[in-house]
Amino acid sequence: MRYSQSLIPTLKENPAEAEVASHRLLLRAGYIRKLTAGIYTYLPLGLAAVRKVEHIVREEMNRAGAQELLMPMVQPADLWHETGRYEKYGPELLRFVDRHDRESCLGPTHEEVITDLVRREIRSYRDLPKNLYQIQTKFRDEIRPRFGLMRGREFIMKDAYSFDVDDVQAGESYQRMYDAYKKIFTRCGLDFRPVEADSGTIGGSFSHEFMVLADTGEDTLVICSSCDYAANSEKAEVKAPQADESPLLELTKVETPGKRKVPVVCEFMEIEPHELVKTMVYKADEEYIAVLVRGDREVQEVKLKNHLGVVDVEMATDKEVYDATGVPTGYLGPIDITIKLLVDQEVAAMRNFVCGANEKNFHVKNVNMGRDFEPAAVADLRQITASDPCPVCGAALGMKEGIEVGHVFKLGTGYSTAMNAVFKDSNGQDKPMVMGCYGIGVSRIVAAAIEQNHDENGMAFPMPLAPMQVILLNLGLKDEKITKTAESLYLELQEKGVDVLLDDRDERPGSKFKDADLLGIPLRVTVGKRLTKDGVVELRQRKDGATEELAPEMVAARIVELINAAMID
RNA sequence: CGGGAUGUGGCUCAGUCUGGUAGAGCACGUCGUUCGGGACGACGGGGUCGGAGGUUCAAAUCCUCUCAUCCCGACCA
Repeated sequence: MRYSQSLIPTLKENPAEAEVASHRLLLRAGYIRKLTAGIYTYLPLGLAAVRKVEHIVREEMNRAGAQELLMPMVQPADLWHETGRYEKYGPELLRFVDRHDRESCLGPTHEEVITDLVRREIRSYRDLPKNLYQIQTKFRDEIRPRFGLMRGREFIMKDAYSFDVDDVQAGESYQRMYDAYKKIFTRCGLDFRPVEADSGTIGGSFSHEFMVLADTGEDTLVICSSCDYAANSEKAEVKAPQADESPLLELTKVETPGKRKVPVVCEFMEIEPHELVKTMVYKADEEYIAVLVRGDREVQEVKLKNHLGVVDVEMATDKEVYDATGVPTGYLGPIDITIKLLVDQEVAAMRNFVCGANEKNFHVKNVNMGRDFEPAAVADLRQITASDPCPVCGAALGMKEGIEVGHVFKLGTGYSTAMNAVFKDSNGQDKPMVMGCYGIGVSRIVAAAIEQNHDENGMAFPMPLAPMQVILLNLGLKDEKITKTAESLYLELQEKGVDVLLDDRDERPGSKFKDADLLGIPLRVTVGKRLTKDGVVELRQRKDGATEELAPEMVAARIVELINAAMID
């Protein structure tokens, strides 16, 4: 590719709209341009980087026995009604009607379409298993798109779906995808972790996320310092504590005028937040639920949602709390509460704690579960903290930020049952197919790779994802020898299958160096004065600045050597 | 959706508080010098000040509405 003929509109200054590194640099380096919120055009280099990711994903998916196909982006609402997701999916699903008044939507994911296809085409256990995937543009009308390619509304995703005869076979499919994903992210040159995850709206019973470690990540991971336990913090189980065996003390009501917040109540009553229990009210679909957690803990809404098996939970407003319980916020407690009560397992192990009295301006102390109130259920409902022990081995946990680039789910038979995707088993019986689904955020990987690989001068792509492997600078356009050498090197590298960008622009050397750094191309070859003076060209690595001077005829072989060493198989 | 902020040549911003008829740097065009880490000089082109309405002799500036974008929280590849 010739720079002079390409469209690589680099920016000298940081665009005002971008905060995080990948977003800022993708714009500055002329990889992407925004069309509207969360929707981007991929310019030649941006697209080239996406293609590199796609290439690796394709190879490993094919190697794992999956077949590529391509499904439509526009989908009929009818299909979504079959699984009930037309109602459940919420406003993220962009819906519209066509000229015939047919309800349609833009595909945010393709379980319905693939299941429809498979139920029509697959009859027998002899046709299974199948694993089908596509790489395609998805549309999700995100509430808040942000950070450029990290969370767009329109994005490129690889989604795969497996169909098996039973749980055992489905487990094998899942494991094959899990292994393929590890391979894919390793080959991309990313520092990542597979973690246990919540299965979210897609549904299903078991799942792992693949997280690229980066400070700008939107997820928090807990990682055990000793064993190999790692989980998304919203999913991470909290180990149940030892039950307190202290003798039960007498229940006592205390007047606490105007004391509503945990720290205020604690100060007033001269106790620590861990001796207090707070009562949080949530709106779970249409029902109000009270949840008890220790004063210094947070309710983990995902856990609550899963425990209740509801679509949505959100914290009730002060007014809703009052309307539902007749008690103003700040004085709520479990005793004689009028709505459904759930108790975090940690609270269940406490004795003689303080909580609201369900009466304005009063709290009670020495409250004990079993004696003073009975909950509907006890469960693990709180957010894990860094000071919690590993739920598996008990060792200390560490917390890290991560970007989710892949997600694998065991779906079970939910979709196949809802959509009647059945096959005949060896006894001639109809059975629902056992499904799995597996996503990779292709465009997000590009952003994640930049988050992990950049410095103050620009990006520094890992070789496998770099849109171009070499940038070749001609610093003497008017010098015959320099230009001839640069041009013949350009041809030679192309013949050897190297992706090379020839900077043949009529620009000053300084601009070319600055742009080369910004673009993040791993290898840079400079043909300039050193050639006329000493007969050498310079080869420099973007990441560490390692520089070598070589005779022009040695360069191509050296580059091939460096590329081969940097590619991961 | 709640909270915060911003919209002024292609880009980054000043000007807004205190109304007086739009400015800098970069980019762009021409010419000259320069040419291995974002050169310099001269000349030049380019802006309905996000949009609509209002107040005023006069609005980028004040008021109302509206649109868009970005950042912080609940969703997800």
